[in-house]
Amino acid sequence: MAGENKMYVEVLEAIQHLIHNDGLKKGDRLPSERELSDRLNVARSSVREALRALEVLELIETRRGGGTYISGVGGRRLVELIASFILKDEDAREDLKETRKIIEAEAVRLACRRSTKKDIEGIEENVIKYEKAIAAGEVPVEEDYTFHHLMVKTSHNNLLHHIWIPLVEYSKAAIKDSLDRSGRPRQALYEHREIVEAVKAGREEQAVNALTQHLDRSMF
Amino acid sequence: MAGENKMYVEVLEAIQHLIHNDGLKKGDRLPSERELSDRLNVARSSVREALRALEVLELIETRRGGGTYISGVGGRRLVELIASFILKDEDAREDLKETRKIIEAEAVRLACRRSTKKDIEGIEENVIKYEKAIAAGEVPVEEDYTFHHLMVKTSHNNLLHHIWIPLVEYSKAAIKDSLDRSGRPRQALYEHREIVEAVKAGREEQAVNALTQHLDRSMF
DNA sequence: CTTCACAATTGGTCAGACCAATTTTTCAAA
DNA sequence: TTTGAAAAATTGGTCTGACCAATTGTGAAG
Repeated sequence: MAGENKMYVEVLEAIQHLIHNDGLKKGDRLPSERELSDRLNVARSSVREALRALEVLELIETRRGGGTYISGVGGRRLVELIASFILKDEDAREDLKETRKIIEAEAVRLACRRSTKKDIEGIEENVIKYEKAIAAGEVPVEEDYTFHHLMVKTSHNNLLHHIWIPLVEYSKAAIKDSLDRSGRPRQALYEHREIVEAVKAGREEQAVNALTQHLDRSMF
Repeated sequence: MAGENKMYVEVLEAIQHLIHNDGLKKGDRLPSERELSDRLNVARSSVREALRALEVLELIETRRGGGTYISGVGGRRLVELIASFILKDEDAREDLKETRKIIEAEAVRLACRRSTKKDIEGIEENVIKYEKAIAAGEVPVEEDYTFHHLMVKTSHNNLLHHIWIPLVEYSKAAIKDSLDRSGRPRQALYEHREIVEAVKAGREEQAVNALTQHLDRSMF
C-alpha cells in the first residue's frame, strides 16, 4: 500500500502512526507480531526486523510469551553502539576522556542543585564502604565506580546518566590501573569526601572543580 | 557457543568484535548475511535482525545485490524515531534540552581553544548565508542548524559531536517554531555573531555564556 | 582489449514450522 | 460461589528453505 521502501521501514512508520493515532504511551502494549504482519500484509520476519530496530534503541521492550510494550526513552544503547564504532583510534580515546569529564562535571553541577537527602545518604554510605575497603587492604574498584555512578544519578537527568554509562564502561580498565598506584585510593577517598561536602552544601564551582581535578588525577 | 541472550544481540556483539579484531573501518565490507549466519551458527533471519538494528542507526549501509558496508556515523532516521516516541514524556524532554545545552556549551568552550582558520571561515560563511536568508524574507532554519553544527564540529571532539547530533535532530521542529516568531531570526543572527567573535578571540566564558543564553532564548 | 550475455553472489521478502514463556480459559474440588 | 490447578491459546524467539531483484563476476565472441 504505502511505498517502495524496504518493508521494515514501512512497518516502522506504521507503528509510529499506530502510536500517534491510538495515543499509545509508555507502558502500553503493541499488537502482537502476528497481528501486525497480518494487518500490514507483510511477513512476520519483516515485522520483527522493525521491532528489533526499535528494541535496540530501547524504545520498546519485549517479553517472551507476554507481548511488546512501549518503554521509556532509551539513549543508552544508542551512544554505546555509536561509541563502539568510533572508538578505534587513539584520538577517539582522548575524546572519550574529555567527554566523560564534561558530562560528569556538569552532572555534579546539577547534583549540587538537586540532591535529595536520600541521594546524599547513598553517597555517604558509599564513602564509608570505600573507607572499609581501604582499611581491609582491598583495591576499591567497585566502590569507586559506584561513587561516580551515584553522583551522576544525583543530577536527576536521566539522559545524561544514560550517556555517561557507556563512556565509563570503556575506561573501567583504566580506573583499576589508576587505583593500583600505591596511595592513590586514600587520595581518591579524600577527594571523594571533598566532592560530597561541596555537593551537600550546594557549592557548585567548588564541586565541579574538585571533580575535574579528581578525574584528571584518576584517569589515564 | 556464546550465551543465552537473544541471538540477534549475540550477532550484534560478534559483528562489533569482528570490526575491532579485523580492524574494519568506514567503507569496508562486512561478510554476507549467509556467511555470517554460517560462521556464527545462527539462522540468517537472526543475522538480519541484527543488521537491521545497525542499519537504522546508520552504522552500516546495505546495497541490494552488492553487500553490507560500514558507513560513517549518521543519525537522521534514528532521531526521527526517538522523537516520535519521546514527545509524550515531558521529563525526558526537559532532560534532552538540558543535556543539549551542556554538550553544546562545552563544545563551544573547546572551540575557543581549538578553532582553526578554516573553522572560522566556515562559520563566518554561514553567518553571511544567514543574513542573506533573512534579507530574502526566508526563515533560516537550515542555516541555523548549520551554525550550531559547525560550532560543535569546531570543538574537534568527534565523540561529543556524534552525541550532539541526535540530541538536536530531535528538536529541529522546535527550532523552526522558534525562528517563526517575528524578529527572532534577526536576534538569533546577532547572537550568532556575538558567539563567533568570542570564539574567534578565544574568550571562553563569554562564548559559553553567549551560547547558553542564546539556547535559552531559542529553545523555550 | 573490449563487449556483452550468462552464471553466481547477495540483500529483500515470504511462508511455515517448532520451541519456550506467559496469559487466558476451563472446570472440578472445596 | 469461590478457589486453584490443569489445559488451551497466545506470543515472542529461532530455524529452514524458498523465490525475487539487483549487483558483481566470468568467460566467450568480436
